[in-house]
Amino acid sequence: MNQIFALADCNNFYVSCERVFDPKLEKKPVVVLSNNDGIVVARSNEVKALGVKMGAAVFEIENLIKQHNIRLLSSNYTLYADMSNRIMETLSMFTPDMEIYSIDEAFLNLAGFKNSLTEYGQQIRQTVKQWTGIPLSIGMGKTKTLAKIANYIAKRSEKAQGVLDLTDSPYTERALSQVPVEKVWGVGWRTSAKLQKMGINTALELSRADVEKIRDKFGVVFARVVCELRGEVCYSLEQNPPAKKSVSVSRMFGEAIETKEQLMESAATYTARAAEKLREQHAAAGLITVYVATSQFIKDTYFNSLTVKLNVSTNNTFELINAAVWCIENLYRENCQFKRCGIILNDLVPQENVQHSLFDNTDRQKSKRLMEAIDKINCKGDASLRWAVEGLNQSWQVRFKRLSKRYTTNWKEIPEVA
DNA sequence: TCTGGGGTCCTAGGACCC
DNA sequence: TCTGGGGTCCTAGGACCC
Repeated sequence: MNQIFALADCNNFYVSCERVFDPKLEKKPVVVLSNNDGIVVARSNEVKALGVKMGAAVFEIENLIKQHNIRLLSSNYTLYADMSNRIMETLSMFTPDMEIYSIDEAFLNLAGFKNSLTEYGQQIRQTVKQWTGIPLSIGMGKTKTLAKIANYIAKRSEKAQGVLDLTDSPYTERALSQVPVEKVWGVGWRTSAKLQKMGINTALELSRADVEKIRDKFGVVFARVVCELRGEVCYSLEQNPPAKKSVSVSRMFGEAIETKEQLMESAATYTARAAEKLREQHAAAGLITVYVATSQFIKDTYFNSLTVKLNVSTNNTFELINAAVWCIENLYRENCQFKRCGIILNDLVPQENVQHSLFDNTDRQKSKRLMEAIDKINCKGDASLRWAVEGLNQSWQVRFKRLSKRYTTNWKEIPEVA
């Protein structure tokens, strides 16, 4: 049976979330910044029109910021995650077949609503706008890749009014010819440079390329992109997302640090957070990797990592921190300006499938209850129970100078009506 | 001076075995 | 010690996504 894929994608998601709670930002140039307020991770249309690129460093656009009074905001992930949940809940009322693809995107299967796809799309769009305040665009196509293309045009075309149905083939070719090849889902900057050298500049030209040649040159994954552009389904809807294969936590520090103690504190803090994530997913890890690095922009760069294989897969914070501490002991270097530290947990297995070792003398039931108790206390608000090695003042913490409030998830920060 | 964070999949090459 | 092919497993690195 033919599927009809619709991609619902929020417009300028982070900026739109901020605007819902601060309407003064409406129609003004607004950007949301990364951790440490370093680079641009979301832009309003006004800012895109000024030519500011995704990922631009703040210091590079100082002039534009002053000239056009661009509003800068630190990223407020708590707010965005909560808004995302509300949007996904709303979308799920329109079809039983839905895949949440990212924080601001979902694929919907709309087969069976064939008579009035565009109308139905408008209805979805208006409902989400009304219930959550977030504008979104919807593109429909025979494959996910074509739905992405449709969405790309829906966002930019006045005529489309935010919804474009490309399931009808005569329009598909015209649409493909309007989309630059680097905007196709699965084409990154490296591939697009190679394609352009081969004279392939638009999605339409890519769809007409020789699949065999493409497979030889770029691999199997990319060959699928070409097939999908032609309407051949290679990626189906994944309603039950597969279990995660890795969990990671990493941050750049607000200021570079030099002492082993500070590096320990950060590694322990990130490990504690990673262990929490594991427990949220009811998983346990068999491998932990710790890496440390200086800034990439200094003369004497240093990057190193260590991986520890755990005797018994675990999601116990204490055991994981022990391993992380050992790694830092062996990674630390004196007189080194550390700017980043990260933890990656691999070889994840479901918590209940953990293979016990003969030589394991830990009371696993007891440690499980302890972790549950800690999570229960910590989920009530700011992390209140911490391991001593995480440190108390955490001078290396990330900077957030322009943070908006947690309007929807913290009673103290709920908006007030004057 | 100042440049994010969290994921996935594939491939090439080395180690090791028969 | 070298000769040789075939297979598996693991890892590092590349490319992509949001």
